[in-house]
Amino acid sequence: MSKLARTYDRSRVPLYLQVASVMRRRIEAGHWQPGQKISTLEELEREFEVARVTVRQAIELLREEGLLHCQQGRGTFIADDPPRRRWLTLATDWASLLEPIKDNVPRLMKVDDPPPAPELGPGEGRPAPDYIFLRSVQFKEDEPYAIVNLHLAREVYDKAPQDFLDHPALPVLASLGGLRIKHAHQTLVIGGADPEAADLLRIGIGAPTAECRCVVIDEHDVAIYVADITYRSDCVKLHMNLFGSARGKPRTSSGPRKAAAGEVSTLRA
Amino acid sequence: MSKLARTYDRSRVPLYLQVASVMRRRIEAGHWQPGQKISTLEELEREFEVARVTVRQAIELLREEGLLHCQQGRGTFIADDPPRRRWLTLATDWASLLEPIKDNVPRLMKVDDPPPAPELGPGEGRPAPDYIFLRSVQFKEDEPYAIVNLHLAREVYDKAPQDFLDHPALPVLASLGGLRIKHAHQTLVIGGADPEAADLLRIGIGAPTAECRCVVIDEHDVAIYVADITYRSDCVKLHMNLFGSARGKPRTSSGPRKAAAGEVSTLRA
DNA sequence: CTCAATTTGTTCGTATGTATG
DNA sequence: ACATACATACGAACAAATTGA
Repeated sequence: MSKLARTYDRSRVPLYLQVASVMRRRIEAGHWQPGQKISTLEELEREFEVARVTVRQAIELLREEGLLHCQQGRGTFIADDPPRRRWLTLATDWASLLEPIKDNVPRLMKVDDPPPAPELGPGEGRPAPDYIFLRSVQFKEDEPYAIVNLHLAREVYDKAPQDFLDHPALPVLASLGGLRIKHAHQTLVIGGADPEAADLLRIGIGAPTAECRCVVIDEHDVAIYVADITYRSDCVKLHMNLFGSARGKPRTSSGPRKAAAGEVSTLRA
Repeated sequence: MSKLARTYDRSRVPLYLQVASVMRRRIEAGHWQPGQKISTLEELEREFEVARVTVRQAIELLREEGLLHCQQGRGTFIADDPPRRRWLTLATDWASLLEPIKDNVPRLMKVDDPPPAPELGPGEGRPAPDYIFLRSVQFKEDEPYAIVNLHLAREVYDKAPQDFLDHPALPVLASLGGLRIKHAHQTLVIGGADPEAADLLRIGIGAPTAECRCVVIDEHDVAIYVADITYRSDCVKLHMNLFGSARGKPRTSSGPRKAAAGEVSTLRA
């Protein structure tokens, strides 16, 4: 058994999907350039060590995604304008976290069974006396890219209730007077979509996601903002400045600077 | 067709794998506690809307992973000590980036076709006159968790060649005298393992990975350190301090504070 | 101890999907 | 396009272990 075959074997995902994901990656990484003719079926069979039909299944999948087109007698070509990844740049500092989302309009969702209070881990402060729970889906060009589950301290929400329903909470929070923020942090892990997240984000169950937890703590050590955010993995990019002045900053073309208008449906807190 | 069935359908991954990934997530998120009896097969069939055999296939998979054990007549139980994720905390600032890796011993790999120079994007500085290329795999308790592809400016490498072979490059770089670092940054995106990465990290082809690019730029605007690092997605956690003093820091139990000793094999630069 | 209820384990037949040559 | 083999998924029935009445 070849080494490649053993590597295929480590995943129980169908072979043609594995081949497709390698090819998809090559296109997205730019190893295969737009308009370029890719290897012939025969070369691909040899490279991936699979049957011709299996390569064709993979190609068919990518063709449906608009990444390839085939022409009998000529070959298989990368699309001239393969659908681009819209990288949503996640920030690692307070200022650049607020900037790209401040004009965004979340679509609030009805919540049937709102959890009464957030579960706070060590370093996440003390619980506030009362929270309201907001759930929203973030859209960019009618494509969902994140689900936000937010516990917001009631006393904070009451300062500007309508603003918190119409705008992303973090910029509203930052603009509130008479509120001292002592600390804010965010953690990120890579997870997989559960059925509900998969449904809302229009991805497959188990498809990779970026799971963020963002906590804001006030001067009294109370967690006033506790958000669990699930992003589609294919539209997030994280930029960290490690040392020195900010440069190599995210390009202005990416990130949802202008948000699509969203419908606001019923809300229960 | 039910909503759930449509969500299943969005992924062409076998159904039992999708069910398994949802169950695995519940265990890892703590929704199902160690030792606890989970729902009966019949309840699971109804919940996931799949046949009994399909639930059993998913359960069998998780049993092999050591997350579950079953007992005829009694039920199915979460393992008392389910294998834990060892979160490797990635840093978002210079100091905490160096701390956890400084004692690590990378296993250097032979490189057959070293790329002559890194491809530098905008904001990544000017290329150095010459680079050496190092590839290594990082291990923790004999489990690989990352692949490092590093372009290091030759003039920097020459200051302490042996140190760069025996230790992670970044701490060595930081300890060098007569070198002024002007800027350093890192970006992270979520990707999928190509066959080579899958082989080295012992994961499936297409399995999610964290792809980091770390660039260090000196006082002359020259990129002296350009690393592409691929982490297994299941062992990284990112902690970002957004505002205020550092707190809620990663627990000391996680992260590879003490590195496993690694063999150093042949190296070609 | 036996009985019944519960729950996992096994097997059949059938249909469809995946993969090869 | 065809023949072949194996994996996936379904529903249903039956077997075997455990529990408590």
